[in-house]
Order: sequence, then C-alpha cells, then structure tokens
Amino acid sequence: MVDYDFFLAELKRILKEKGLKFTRQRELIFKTLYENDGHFSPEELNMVIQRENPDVKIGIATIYRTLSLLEEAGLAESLSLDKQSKRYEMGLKKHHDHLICTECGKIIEFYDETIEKQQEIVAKSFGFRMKGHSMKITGVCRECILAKESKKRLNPQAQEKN
Amino acid sequence: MVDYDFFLAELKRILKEKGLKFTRQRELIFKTLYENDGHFSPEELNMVIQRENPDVKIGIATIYRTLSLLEEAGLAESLSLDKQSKRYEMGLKKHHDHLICTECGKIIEFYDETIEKQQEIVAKSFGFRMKGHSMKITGVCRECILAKESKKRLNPQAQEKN
DNA sequence: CTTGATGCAAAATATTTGCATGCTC
DNA sequence: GAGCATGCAAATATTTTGCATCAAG
Repeated sequence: MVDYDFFLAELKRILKEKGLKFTRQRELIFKTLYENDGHFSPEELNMVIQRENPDVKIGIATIYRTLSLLEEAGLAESLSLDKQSKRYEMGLKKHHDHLICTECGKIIEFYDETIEKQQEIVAKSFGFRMKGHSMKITGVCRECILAKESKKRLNPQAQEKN
Repeated sequence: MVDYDFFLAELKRILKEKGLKFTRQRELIFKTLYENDGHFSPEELNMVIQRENPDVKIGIATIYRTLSLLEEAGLAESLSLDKQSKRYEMGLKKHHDHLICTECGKIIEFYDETIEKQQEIVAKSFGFRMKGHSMKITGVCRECILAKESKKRLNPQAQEKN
C-alpha cells in the first residue's frame, strides 16, 4: 500500500495549501474511495463507510462536501455512469475509462494508450492545460449480444418489447 | 435543412416501430434540440420551447419523458458537463466531444478522428457492439491561464483563495 | 374507438445550506 | 483560542409517478 501513503500525503499537502483541515471524516472518505474499486454514489459510499466503521458517524452532507472538495482538487473523479446520481472514484489511481453495456448495465474499465495520448494532443491544440478527462463508450456487451441472438433463434417471431 | 427532415423521418420510423405516437410535443422537443446547438438541461430546454412557442404548453414531465425516449432511441445524448443536472444535445448530428474549462465553465466542442477510430477498436476488442460514446476533457483554457498569469505578475504575493 | 401521451400535482430522490457545536491547527 | 468542519434538519433542486383527460392512429 505504498501508493496509498503517497496519495494521502498529496491530500494533506493540498489541504494545507488551501488552509483546510485534515479530519477523520475526510480521511475515511478518501481511504474508502481508494480501497474500493467500485463507482459509488454519495449514498452508497456513505453506507460502505458506516458498515466498515461502525464507530464513526458521518453525515451525508459531509460526504457531498468532501467529494466536491476531492474532485476540485483532482483527487477524485465524478462519473455519470447511470441515469441516477453521480458516482465517484479515486482520481489519482491508474486512470481508466469505461465501457458500459446498455442492456445489462455492466461496467468494464479499460485503459488505452493511444486515446490517452491523443487527448493530450487535442487539449494542447486548443491551448488547454489538461487536468483530467473521462470517456465512456456505451454499447451492448458480448454476453448480451449472444443472449439476444439465442433468444431470436428459439423464438424468431417474438417482437422485441421495450 | 435537409438534415432535419432526415432526422425527423428517423424519429417517426422509430416511434412507429415501437408502437408509439408522434405528437406535437415530441416534435417540438426534437426540433428545438436540433435547431439549438447548446447543451440544455431539461428545465432550460423547456424555457426555450415556451419562449419560441408561446401557444403550446409542455409540462416538465413530458420533457423528461421525451428526453429519455430520445436518448434510448439514440437520437439525443445526455451529457454531464456540470455539477448540476444533466444536459442533452442532439445525438445524430455530427458527433463531437467536449473540452471544459474548470475555471470559467467554457465548453469547446471538438472532433478528433484518431480518438473516434480508436474507440471503435477498443469496443471491438472487448466484444462490444458500440452504440455511442462521450468524452470530456477538463482543464484550464488559454484565456484563464493568461488571466491567472497576469494576476500573478501584478500581485506576486497574493495567495490564491478558494 | 383504442391506446398511448400529456399536464398537473404529489411523491420520491438527490443535493445544498444554515447554524450550533466540535475539532484541528 | 481561532476558525474551519461536522451533523442535523430544513430548504432546494431534480426527476419520477399516478391519474384523469386528451389526442394520434
């Protein structure tokens, strides 16, 4: 967990720089985001934290405030993967993008060097100093394609309902 | 406006295919999305429609329902450009991605062939049948970089406040 | 005429804010 | 000790839903 210590130091540095305080709550939110790879909504994040730290009580408002802070500092990233609320993930960790299946909702993370590099080039060409980026590709995953096909084979007449 | 007629036909085709109806409201929402290049929140879209069509009354619920429908059909795209609500734009028009300045909020649209192609390649490599994608790059735009620098030059001691 | 669509208002969610109090620094 | 941070609850904002009525096919 050498990485974590590094990120934690980074968080502390940024907080100090802004004259903000390093609190138990901020640490817990940051740590939970780091340790869990998922994509959490503020509400879910709160539940995970409660479950793993029954002794601490964090209000949902603090979760929101901290996530905004972390995002602004570039330490967390907010994604809009689903229709509902925002989801957050650790920002500094190895960056990745998302493939989302519109049929089953599965999320696959990927990293592609060519895309990463090209983004830098594009940003530069507009005079931007790039801070971050996110991209998602939506589509139908292999399993859902297969499932659809076999359904069609079994019952060729069936109209697809919505 | 040859494009619009084409898209409109596409909308009608999809509606018929799903056994849904082509209504004045759906047409207006679709048309407004087409004619205005901006990125609208449902609320804003509603206001624009009201302003340009004072004779028609559209409930906000219809806006939401229609936008979801259009998005599902691949005719509109929802973006999460800012912290607040979702924003929608026409999906079928020439595709583009977004550069967003985190300082001034400016949104620049761009299109990059290399990125587009690479996305297809990535999707394919995971067995995905790609339906759409969206990417945003966040950063600081040229103007804001310059503004910051000149501020620093004028007042080197100033601490950056949040 | 049948069935889906709409507007309205209420309900459900999601997010932000004010404020008294508690904790870092 | 000073001032930011927190929890709580209330306030907002956003999105969805139920239902009577309307309108497209």
